[in-house]
Amino acid sequence: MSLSEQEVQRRKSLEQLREKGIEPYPAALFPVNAFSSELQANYQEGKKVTIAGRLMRKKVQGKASFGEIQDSKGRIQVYFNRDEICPDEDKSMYNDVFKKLLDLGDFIGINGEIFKTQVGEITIKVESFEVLSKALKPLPVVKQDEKGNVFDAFTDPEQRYRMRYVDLIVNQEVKETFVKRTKLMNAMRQFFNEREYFEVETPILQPIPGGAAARPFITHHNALDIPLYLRVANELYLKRLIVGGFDGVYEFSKDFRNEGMDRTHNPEFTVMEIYVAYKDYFWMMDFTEQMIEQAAIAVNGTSTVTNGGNEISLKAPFKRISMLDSIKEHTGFDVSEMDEKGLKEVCAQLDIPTDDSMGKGKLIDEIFGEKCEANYIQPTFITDYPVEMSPLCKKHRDNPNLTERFELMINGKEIANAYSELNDPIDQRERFEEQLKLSEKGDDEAMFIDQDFLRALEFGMPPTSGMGIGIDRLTMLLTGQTSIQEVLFFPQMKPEPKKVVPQKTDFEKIGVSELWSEHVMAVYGTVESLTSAKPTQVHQMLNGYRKKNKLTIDALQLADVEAWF
RNA sequence: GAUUCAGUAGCUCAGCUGGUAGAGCAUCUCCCUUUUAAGGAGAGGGUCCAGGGUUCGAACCCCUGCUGAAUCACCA
Repeated sequence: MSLSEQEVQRRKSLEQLREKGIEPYPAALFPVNAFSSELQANYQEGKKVTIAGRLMRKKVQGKASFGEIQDSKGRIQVYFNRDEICPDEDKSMYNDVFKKLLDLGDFIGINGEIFKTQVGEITIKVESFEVLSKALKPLPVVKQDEKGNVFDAFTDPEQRYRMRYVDLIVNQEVKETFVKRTKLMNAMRQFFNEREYFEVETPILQPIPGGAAARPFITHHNALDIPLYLRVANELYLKRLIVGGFDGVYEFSKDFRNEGMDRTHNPEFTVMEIYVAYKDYFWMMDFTEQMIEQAAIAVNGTSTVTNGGNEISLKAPFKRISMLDSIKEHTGFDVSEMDEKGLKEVCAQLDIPTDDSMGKGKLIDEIFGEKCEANYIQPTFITDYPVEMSPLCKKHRDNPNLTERFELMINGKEIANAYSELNDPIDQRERFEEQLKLSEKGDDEAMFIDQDFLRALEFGMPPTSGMGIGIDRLTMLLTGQTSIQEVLFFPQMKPEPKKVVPQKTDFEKIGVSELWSEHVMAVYGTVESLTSAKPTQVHQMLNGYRKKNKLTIDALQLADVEAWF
């Protein structure tokens, strides 16, 4: 492992702290009693405070210095005065520990007193400080001027996602996004709990990956010697609970799909699903729009959001239109009475590619996806999907070719999906069998049959409406982000390639002594670059290095060096 | 999976027709007791993503690979 200049420097500082009897990683608690932004908001001159955080700015001006402490709430300036910190003869706490051995990023604890500087900035006058944890790697230094212009921002997405901890330290607005994500989930929980719906947990490892049409991740359980799948949805388990007698159940569910990754897809993602007995999808639309409006206000203080240049109003009620009407509106075609052949002709006219595995439902869905979906910027419920697309959804009360389903489109994207749930066990069995035929036809996303779920339905499930909502996408909407990676702490990435770093021992293998190997590596890097040079040159080079760095090992003889070649 | 773009110091980035690397911040040394994106003076710091090729000579041109981003395909 080779360290950068700054890392070497910090390790030296670490050692020097220990030599001074200062433990850089102390065990004892530090009695914090104040936070940066709260002190700013509530100025009390002369107040004694104890705070802790990272040192993020250090500006030494001789016998007095300014710094900035970043804690969980924000930042506050701190003032170090040599004679305040070191009232006695011994000035080393200021001259050495603060000025030389503390680096940006180190955690320190401070006892001090609040005052305002001549410029009027609220500042803590340090009376004493202690090292709480030493940082061995330098953070990117991001600066900001009065107008909020940011300089040298840490922006490389790869580094930001791989080292989210650094991103969070250095880019304040990143933290804000995640705070909003949690506020959103809390607001939803509150909305459900007020109505006495019950938060539950259901299996993530499932023997049959049901409830959605998607490619699952597969794993194996050794003790049972069976395959298990990471859930693609939790729908069938929540409905079993409705069978079991709960009136309303919900779960924030991490689901997993073994499919492509892009700006809006991560292999693991979060969905909230809720099922409420004795309701239908009309009720669910009212429920959903109220929930979204309230959540938006809880997160942003307003029901208006701006995303991708669009201003969107999340104030209930939302517009409603049936899928077939939407197609008619955006393409001019009335596909309501068409068969598979007619639909394929429409697709051909609209320039939508089709293939043999597509049934009626899929064709209609393609037309909608291609020609209609993107038009719905303001929240809109698209209702009454074709029965083939919705094997878990109750048939429409007025038209058996359709289902009582809605999707909520916002900003041209699907945000939520809901049904009057299918509770007729015989119909459900037939729908599963239809899916099986589709999968035999080549649709590799058709659903598996879950016999136990059918058995549950045969015991009777009350009329129920269920709704699922993508938490990642809703967070994106409410925070103005356009990439899912910005709303996931740790988005999936390819593993970092292991760097093949040359080792000291590589040099020792060709005969370099243990005393010399690290220095030879420092000069030449790799064995190859060493052996491609001339022995006489190498001999001079290394002895020159010895002299320059005042190494206390014996100089090399030319014969020693020649032996390496 | 396809295409395009990118990878240079701890961070953000320059680097001309190919002549073996530069700035700002950060770091180190010295000076400075209320500063504020950056006080003054000096110094150090790089396998230019990796591996091949072309060339007298490659950060730069060509090929392959790795990683990321964007667009597309896929994603009920």
